[in-house]
Amino acid sequence: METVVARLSNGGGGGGSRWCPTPEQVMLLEGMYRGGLKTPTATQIQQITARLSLYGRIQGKNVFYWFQNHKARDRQKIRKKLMAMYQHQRFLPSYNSTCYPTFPIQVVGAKIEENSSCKSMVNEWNVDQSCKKVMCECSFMTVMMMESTSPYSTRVPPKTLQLFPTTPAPTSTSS
Amino acid sequence: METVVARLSNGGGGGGSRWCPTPEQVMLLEGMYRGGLKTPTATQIQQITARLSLYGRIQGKNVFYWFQNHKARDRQKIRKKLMAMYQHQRFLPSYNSTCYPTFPIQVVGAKIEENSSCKSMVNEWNVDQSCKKVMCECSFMTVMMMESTSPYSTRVPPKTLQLFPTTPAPTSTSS
DNA sequence: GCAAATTAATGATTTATTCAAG
DNA sequence: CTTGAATAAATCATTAATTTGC
Repeated sequence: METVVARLSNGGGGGGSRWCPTPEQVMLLEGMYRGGLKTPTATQIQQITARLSLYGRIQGKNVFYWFQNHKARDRQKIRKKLMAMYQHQRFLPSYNSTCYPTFPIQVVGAKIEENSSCKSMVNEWNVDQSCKKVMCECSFMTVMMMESTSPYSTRVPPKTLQLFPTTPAPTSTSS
Repeated sequence: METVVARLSNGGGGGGSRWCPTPEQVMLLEGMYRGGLKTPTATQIQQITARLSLYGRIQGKNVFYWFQNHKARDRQKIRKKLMAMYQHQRFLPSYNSTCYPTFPIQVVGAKIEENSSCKSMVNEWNVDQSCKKVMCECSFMTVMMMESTSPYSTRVPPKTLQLFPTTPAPTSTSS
């Protein structure tokens, strides 16, 4: 496949929009992380950058960000598992609360139950048959939530662009 | 080439597993894309869906995915072409396990002062699309100051560069 | 011509990275 | 430093093209 080839897009110097680590870079970074290095100092970042630049274009900020996020997401995974256990405990007979603690939506990977709060949002998209298992996934959920609520967005430019610049009007248009 | 029957598989409500756009829908979507609409908002997706539903069964998520994929594959084509021109050097050396430590080394002492004059150093980064204004954070400065030279492998000294020397980091000399 | 087999396109998901606010 | 939101990259999965042998 083109997997390996695509990863070399940044290394080719074409001016890719963001750093795309090569497998070797990822291996080395993960090795260091597992070795105990969680928050490298500036000196360490410089040395790591110099070493990894042999395998592709890389900058110090990439190394810095990588460790920041890797550490953050490591904690996130633990949190998710704890949350999943807590969700599971809700259905135990000894725990009879019906209110959700702090999590407004379903966990990643959780199936949509018939009584789930996701159901209403899923219906906004007229999802009937293709709702297989993970409709409440993060990326998709963002769109669904924007759909059902007021679509204020911090990133989307507020320019009023025309939806249909060209209207071919195929055949049967009674509008 | 008679595929009319096949295209009607989802429009007729047969319950196809995935959306199969009609030629009219594709025409309209491509027209919008060429017109400059690359990342529609939720509201736009809703309107587009309503408009395109005249030509066949369609859902908001289909429109959302279409733009995501179309944009991504546009970039992919460009990347491949640029890469084809540039892919000539630098094969990846084999992985060597001596590159990273096997026990945690947390070098302390590479602290940095909250000096000012951030703006001049911001330019030392290849600030293109990211790192807009929060660059003047203390932690960032440590990385920024070390990124002054070219990050590409042409400058990297080929000598044996140990990532984590046993000697303490000499960055504390600034005090 | 035609279907099984294979390949190419592309819709749909998942994962990784960036951005920004707290 | 933490976290949520948004996006892009990578991947999976299914459909359409096409090849191939009959």
